[in-house]
Amino acid sequence: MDDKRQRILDAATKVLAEKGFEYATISEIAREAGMSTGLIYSYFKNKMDVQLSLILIFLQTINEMNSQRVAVLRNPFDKLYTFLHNCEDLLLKDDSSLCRVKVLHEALPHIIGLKDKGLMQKRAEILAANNYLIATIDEIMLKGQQEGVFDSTLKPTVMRQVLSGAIERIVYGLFFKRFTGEEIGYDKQDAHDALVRVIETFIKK
Amino acid sequence: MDDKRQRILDAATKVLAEKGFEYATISEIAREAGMSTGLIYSYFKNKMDVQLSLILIFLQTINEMNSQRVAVLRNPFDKLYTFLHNCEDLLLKDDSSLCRVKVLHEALPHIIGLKDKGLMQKRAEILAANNYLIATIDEIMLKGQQEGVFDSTLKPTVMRQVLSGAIERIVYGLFFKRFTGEEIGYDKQDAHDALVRVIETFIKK
Amino acid sequence: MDDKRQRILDAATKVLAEKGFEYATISEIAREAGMSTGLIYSYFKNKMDVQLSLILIFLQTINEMNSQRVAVLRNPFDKLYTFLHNCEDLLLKDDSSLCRVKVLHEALPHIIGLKDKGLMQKRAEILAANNYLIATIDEIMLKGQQEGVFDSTLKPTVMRQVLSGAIERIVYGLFFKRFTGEEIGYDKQDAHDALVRVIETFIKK
Amino acid sequence: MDDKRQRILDAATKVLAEKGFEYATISEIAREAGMSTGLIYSYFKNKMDVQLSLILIFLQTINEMNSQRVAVLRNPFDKLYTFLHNCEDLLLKDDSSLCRVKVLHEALPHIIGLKDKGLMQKRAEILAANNYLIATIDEIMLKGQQEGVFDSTLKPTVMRQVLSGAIERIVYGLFFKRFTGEEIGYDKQDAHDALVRVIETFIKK
DNA sequence: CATGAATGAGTGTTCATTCAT
DNA sequence: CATGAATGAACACTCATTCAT
Repeated sequence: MDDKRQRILDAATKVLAEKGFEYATISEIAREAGMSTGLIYSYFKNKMDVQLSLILIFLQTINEMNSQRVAVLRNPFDKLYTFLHNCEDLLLKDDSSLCRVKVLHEALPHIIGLKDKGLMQKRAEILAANNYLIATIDEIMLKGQQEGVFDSTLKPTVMRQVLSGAIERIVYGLFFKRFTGEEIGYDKQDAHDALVRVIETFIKK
Repeated sequence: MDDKRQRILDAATKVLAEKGFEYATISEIAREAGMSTGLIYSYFKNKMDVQLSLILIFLQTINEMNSQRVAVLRNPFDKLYTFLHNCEDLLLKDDSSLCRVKVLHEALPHIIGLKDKGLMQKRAEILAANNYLIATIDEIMLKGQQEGVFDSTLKPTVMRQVLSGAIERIVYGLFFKRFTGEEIGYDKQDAHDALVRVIETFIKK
Repeated sequence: MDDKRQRILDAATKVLAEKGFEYATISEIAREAGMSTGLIYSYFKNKMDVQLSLILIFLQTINEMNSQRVAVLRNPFDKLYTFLHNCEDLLLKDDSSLCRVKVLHEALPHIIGLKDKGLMQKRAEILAANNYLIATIDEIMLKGQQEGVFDSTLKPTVMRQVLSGAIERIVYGLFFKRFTGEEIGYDKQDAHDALVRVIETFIKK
Repeated sequence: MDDKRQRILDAATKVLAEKGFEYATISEIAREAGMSTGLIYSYFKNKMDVQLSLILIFLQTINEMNSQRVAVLRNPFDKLYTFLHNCEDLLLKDDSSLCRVKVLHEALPHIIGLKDKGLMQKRAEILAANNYLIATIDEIMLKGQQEGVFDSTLKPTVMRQVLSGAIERIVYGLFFKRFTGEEIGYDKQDAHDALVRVIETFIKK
């Protein structure tokens, strides 16, 4: 059943986010998913495969949303604003989404250096999806500059880093608040306002 | 010799940044430092202690620079600008500094949940140093708002997240470029320009 | 299966007696028990836990036998004689029993100074069982003195040391003979006769 | 200097008795002896050699005392009584003596199985000394029986085990009291009385 | 399909022993 | 002679992975 596969991914998302890849054990993921450790190996090649699958689905979802909602737009500012909207939709939707951001951030550097022969295909898909996501933003920025809507004094790549770094850090703060209960001094609305402000930075005055 | 301790920290910085805590082995750190595994245990309690020491020194260095150069200034904008300058000084100085940012980012979440009795003292110092760093930025932001220099429509905490997230992501890109050789589309100068622009966003118009 | 647990305990008894705690390795115990090292950790917390469990069962068995056979008797001499009989039953029954005496003797001093948090419960049970065993003999001696059956010129505690020291040394000799094949000059019957004689020493003339 | 050698042996006696061979480290012995770890290796081949030397001297001292005081006597009862007196002299003299009994007891079984080529000579000397000590008692017993002074219904070897087991256990109790401070219910005088009583057991009535 | 008992490779850590100073 | 910094072999323990049931 594909339901089992999803249960594993959901359980893994939670456990990996809370413990990190190193300290997350297969048996804990299995317990969280309500099944035996052995069954996980019917659906995934190994522990890393679980993590990769998780991330790939996540990136594919983002890219799909962007294809449907962003790619159809013409105005660069609308595109960027809709892109941000998509991110908020996905990242702040629920606890599981918050977790995915944390897992993604921890995992990406390791994925690049991945050696496991059997996972090279999935690795390639993830890097492709990640590059696609990056390219999506970079293109918005570049188009905006070419059309004179965005400021041309900054490079699109660096603008993308500023935006994605800000998003990630802000979302991580919300994750932290959610799972430790500690106060961080801002909520989702504050987060939204700040990210809109970041976008406005790029607009040509 | 304190030279040995430093050699271990340097080697660990490199190996931890490349492999991550899990996949970095003590014997590899020892090899990189040009000594036997046993000797590392003459200078540090255990593997985690090496990482903690590394991070603590890093945070203390930042805080010290800020104390000397930022705390003495009056103008909030000068303070923020100098803070950014300090970060660039420290983070972009050399390869080792780039690595430290990566190590710090990976480690911080785990440090909070650290249980090892013998490391609680160091854990406390790190969290204190991290809070001090956060407080430093937050205070600059708050003062700036109170003095009418910075825009008051955003919360200081969220402004800090935007700035630190942008810095980290941009620095990580440079780390990535340095160690994989892949092109990322921007250099240190571009990074500086972008961060200045982010700061300008906070200024009241 | 509880059979596995028992197999580990049996293997450990043999290996610990032959090599001593320090030189007995988990992998050798595992090999002797016909299983992998990892499986031992499914049944016991760690190496020390194996030793403690072994000893605890041993002491509990002795105490149980004494509760059933000794505690029900009235005559102090009968009690003491039955106590000796129980010891012989247990200690000379088989090779494994001979080994347990050796393990117990080596381990007891270290158990007192044990620090491991996870084993404090078992440590307490062992010390309690050991104290119970000691108290059993001391009480027999004291009652015997109070009833005028035993000589009152010796302290019960010191009588107990004489008896238990003699038993242990005699049993150790049999252990030695069994495992080295060297002649020691006496057999189980001689041992019995000598211990009966020791007991008779305590009788009031 | 031979003074250094003695200081090492004294320090080792204390540390080995307190911690046991496994948990006693060379560096702790060195610290206790007030010298560097390296120096110990100028006087002894290795850690085991320290222990063996300690024990050998101890056994030689006992044997020497017995040669001087016991061998010259004619009456078996006098011999046995003097033997006991020698033991008390040696074993209860000071803290260090109490420690030696504990070290000896822990070490003897391991010495038999010793493999270290470089220590075979010393191992042989210890076993010889130990056999000599055993033979001393056995001879007293045998002579006593032959002369009709001691009871002939018990074997000399088993009588020796009773006596030595009783001595050892009683001395260990005193060691325990001395180093843990816990009450054991008897003192040196009680110990003496009990051992005399054990000897009387062997007398023909 | 599902289980979880069993495996064993891999790593952190200790400490006896050596040797440059 | 004396030091103690440095070495590295050895072992407890964990946990991803397998497979008999």
